[in-house]
Amino acid sequence: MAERGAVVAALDRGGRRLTESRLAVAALIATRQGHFTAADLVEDARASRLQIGRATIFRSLEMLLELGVVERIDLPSGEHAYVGCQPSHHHHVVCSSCGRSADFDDVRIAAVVADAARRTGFQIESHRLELFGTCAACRASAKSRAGT
Amino acid sequence: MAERGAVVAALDRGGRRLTESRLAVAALIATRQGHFTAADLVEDARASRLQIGRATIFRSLEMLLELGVVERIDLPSGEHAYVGCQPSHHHHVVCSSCGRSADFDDVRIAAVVADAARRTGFQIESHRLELFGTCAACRASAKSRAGT
DNA sequence: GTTTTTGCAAACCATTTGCAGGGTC
DNA sequence: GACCCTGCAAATGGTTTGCAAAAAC
Repeated sequence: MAERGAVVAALDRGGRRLTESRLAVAALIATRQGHFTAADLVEDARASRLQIGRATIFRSLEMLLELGVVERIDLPSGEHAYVGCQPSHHHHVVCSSCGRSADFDDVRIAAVVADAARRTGFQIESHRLELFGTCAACRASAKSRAGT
Repeated sequence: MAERGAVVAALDRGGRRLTESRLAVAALIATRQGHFTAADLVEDARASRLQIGRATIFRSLEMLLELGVVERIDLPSGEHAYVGCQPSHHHHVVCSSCGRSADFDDVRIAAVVADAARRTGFQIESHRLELFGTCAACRASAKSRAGT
């Protein structure tokens, strides 16, 4: 997740006001390891005894989304989750076990997209590729739990 | 979208009962051109004066999903939509204008996924690739509207 | 001081569930 | 006839909105 400085800069760039709530939300996100839902943040805020309303969380989240410091992913279950990430085009691989996610990109994707466009006659404007699986850490802990 | 026969066969294969409601939902889906939401079907049913409850629509949709005759896609807006499709692994390209979708697949995707797995250390179990753009028909009508 | 943002609560929308009656095998 | 499926309505969970007070510029 982008650190405080990046968020401040992004807010400024976007002409948005730098408020305590927004920084607090960004901070909450920064402490998160894997993906999280809006509800997670609401609970985090409550746990930290921060006086931040649900609405503000949703609004901040939407703003951070526009600024590109978080991205929304749609879990196979249909749930909406968010992950902190770099504000450049890329894709996510998310761990179904712990929710952690990693970014990646691959030049071949452009060719695949171009080819699909040619074959279907669509003019493609955007795409989304999400991989789901298990991260190395979760595999290791699963193995150690199974062994012995 | 799979036609009546396919749905009947799929129901039978799954050991599910062939009911009027399910066929009605399948029929509603068959008349749909692009992607649709559960709410769309509910409204369609109401418009057709079909005596089908919301719950049944949701339940049928879930069942058709399991049977593989429809698939859920997550629009960039975060909405959940469905599209009728073939019950084999593939990806969708969906038109942002009319919602119509086409299926495609590309052998290179497997390599991309394998590579991402290697680079991130994840063991990938599933993936989802969605392309968004404008279909040929919508581009043509947009052009003709603009021209003259 | 003006404009944006916030917190709250209520409104909204999508989806699920409990249950008694009805349909399918 | 047994069991599955349906409709209804109510419950649920997630997200948005209206508004007056508070904060940022």
